[in-house]
Amino acid sequence: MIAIMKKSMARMEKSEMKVSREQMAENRRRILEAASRLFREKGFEAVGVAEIMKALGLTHGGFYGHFSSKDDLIVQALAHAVGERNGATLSLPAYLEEYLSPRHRDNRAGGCPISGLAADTLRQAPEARAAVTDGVRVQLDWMSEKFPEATEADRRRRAIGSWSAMVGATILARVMVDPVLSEEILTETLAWINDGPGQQAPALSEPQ
Amino acid sequence: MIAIMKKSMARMEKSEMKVSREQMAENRRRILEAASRLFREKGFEAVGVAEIMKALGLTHGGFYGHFSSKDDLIVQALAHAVGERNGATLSLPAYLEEYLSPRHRDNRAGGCPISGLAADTLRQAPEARAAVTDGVRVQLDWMSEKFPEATEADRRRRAIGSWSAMVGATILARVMVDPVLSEEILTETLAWINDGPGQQAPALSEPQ
DNA sequence: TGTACATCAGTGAACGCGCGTTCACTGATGTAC
DNA sequence: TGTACATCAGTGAACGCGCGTTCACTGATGTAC
Repeated sequence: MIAIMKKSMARMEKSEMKVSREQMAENRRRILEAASRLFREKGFEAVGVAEIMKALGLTHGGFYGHFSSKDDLIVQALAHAVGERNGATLSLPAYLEEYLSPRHRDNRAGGCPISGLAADTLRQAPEARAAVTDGVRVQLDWMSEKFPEATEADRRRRAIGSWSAMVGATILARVMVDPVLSEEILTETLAWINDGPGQQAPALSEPQ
Repeated sequence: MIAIMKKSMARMEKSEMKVSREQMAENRRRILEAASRLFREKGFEAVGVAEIMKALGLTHGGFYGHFSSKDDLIVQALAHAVGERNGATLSLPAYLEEYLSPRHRDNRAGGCPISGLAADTLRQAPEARAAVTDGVRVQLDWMSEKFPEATEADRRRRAIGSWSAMVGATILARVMVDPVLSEEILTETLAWINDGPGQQAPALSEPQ
């Protein structure tokens, strides 16, 4: 017990040349965590390996003991972030409201990795895109279960439409320089998802 | 007339040290055009000044006669691309169908600059974000006019919800490694925008 | 209209910087006795 | 349990490369006479 406590204190010390194996495993987890947050905040390109390691109080050289390259880290960090599914414990209405809130819009580092990193992932390796694909699949399955429509097809359609709107609204609300327009996008998208285009809404005539 | 033709032929020749003023103005336009396409295709960071100039058959040094920096170009190219509004001549249903088609998904270089560059613009200068903000404003005003709802508020709500969904669906469909899921996102988002959550759909209970 | 000259758009070598990656080294860990 | 030694996680200097930017130079443009 005392031995374990000593080990976990080790990384607090100034000169840290070697750490225990469990400490190394935790360091790997902390790299993933820091990378995941920094990537969401600044994008893959704008975050350097040295910056990530510095966030843990380590130096860049040790990075390659954990990952074979920065691209490797990107894939692992994406899978890690996407796998967390942090909002899945909320009810669907509460989740929608939280997702389309100014709080989530302003919390890029801690927010949904899909809306935060999907566009960046476009230009990454297929493994990275696969991690996002899996995340989207899980998300759509979860939302499809929760919507109240009678048929599976209707629930899934609403889940896909709503999820697309949530991702799009979050990205747009984050880019807008006009805070009024930014909030309007969040509020009206939420209302649209909840109520639909309106009961009295005439359906659009089909194209052609 | 002949003189003008000679001038416009000048850039075909091997050694091109100086060109006419009108040729220079056209070169500037061509830089904006090439940059706009390349940025949409690869993102701001992945496209170099030299690559853009090479696309016109010019060398990188001349770039700074047209723009003060790459960041300056990014702002100008965004404003240029966003200002084009290429689909505004279509009817709304035709526009929605085109936007949410595999063709548009696969045509990043020539596609909508907002879905293609909004996420990238997040980390750019406020002037760049302002260009996207203007584009979104114009887009929402246009769509709000075209939807058939009775009240302005209902039309605008549907425009914002639909536009968010279009942007999100395009980004998601482009990232997916699974082509079936990718097309499903496009198709179901289009159906949801056109028909709404379904006439028989129960509204979600309000959060809390 | 023709000629001489100043202007200046574009060229391409060079610079500086940041970043991903490598590697010889360090010293705590953890094992063999 | 205590000691000697091999292992190996992390250090930090160094390397290479790409990219944004600069600048002395070139030679066609376009103007003055």
